[in-house]
Amino acid sequence: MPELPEVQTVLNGFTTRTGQRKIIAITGFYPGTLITSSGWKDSALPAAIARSERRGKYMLIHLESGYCLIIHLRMTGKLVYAEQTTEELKHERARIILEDGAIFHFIDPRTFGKIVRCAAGELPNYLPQLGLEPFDQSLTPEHLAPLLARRKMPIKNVLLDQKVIAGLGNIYVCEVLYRAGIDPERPASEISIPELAKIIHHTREVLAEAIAKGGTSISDFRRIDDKTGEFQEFLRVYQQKQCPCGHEVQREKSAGRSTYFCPVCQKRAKRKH
DNA sequence: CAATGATCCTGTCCGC
DNA sequence: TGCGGACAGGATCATT
Repeated sequence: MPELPEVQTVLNGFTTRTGQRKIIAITGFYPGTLITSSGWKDSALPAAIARSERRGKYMLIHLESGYCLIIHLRMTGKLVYAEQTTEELKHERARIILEDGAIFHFIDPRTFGKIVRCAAGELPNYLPQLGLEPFDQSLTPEHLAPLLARRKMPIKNVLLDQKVIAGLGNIYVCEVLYRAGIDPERPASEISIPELAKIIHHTREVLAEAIAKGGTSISDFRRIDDKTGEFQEFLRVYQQKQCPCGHEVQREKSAGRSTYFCPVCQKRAKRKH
């Protein structure tokens, strides 16, 4: 399940591997995976990468020709690099081909991932509204407070909303709330300013650690060299039996997703029902 | 505007 | 051994 650290890891691998080589073609194998905007022209390729960036869980590849690729791995997407062109791989939904025949396979069993190719000016049409980046210095408790003021949903669910903070997914939200010592079921509007400060602090801390470890390989996340990340060894509650303090980790469902938390460290209040 | 539920998909795992 | 069903879940869309 690629979240911000996994996307950053893949993007780093993609740009490093590509280097100065031009992209000469992009091929789609599965209807719906490769999306071509009306502004995309054949003259967009070949082109080298001018700049690449990550926005939330989206990879943005700016081409020197003035066009742009948006890559979203969703849940099971992978980019796998190969020196030579080969026949279509299992679950290969698209591929990006470089000028000397090297390719990136876009492997995505569940087919939710997308590659959009568009003119640079069309980017806003294909990128959804996203909240601030976790490492953006403008992200402060005072910034978040009004966004949560009328949200009665559990803080955990609101943090998964990409319009609030961009890039968090189920794994890291669980880890952040554990480190912050906050019960994931607490209504978002009731989280205090000091608690928001803790959330922001631990969000940056967890994400930075995970990026340094090459991401988390739960199920099928792989780096571009098809190696696993290592942050799964450092998870404190997600899919864990016990938290680092030795308390039993509980699992519950919230809005269809598994939440892992420690009822002791995250001070679960007794509630009816 | 907020919240909810359905939807998109297939590999994996569990119980019988 | 095989089968049905639950589960995994990011983002979007329709509905209340």
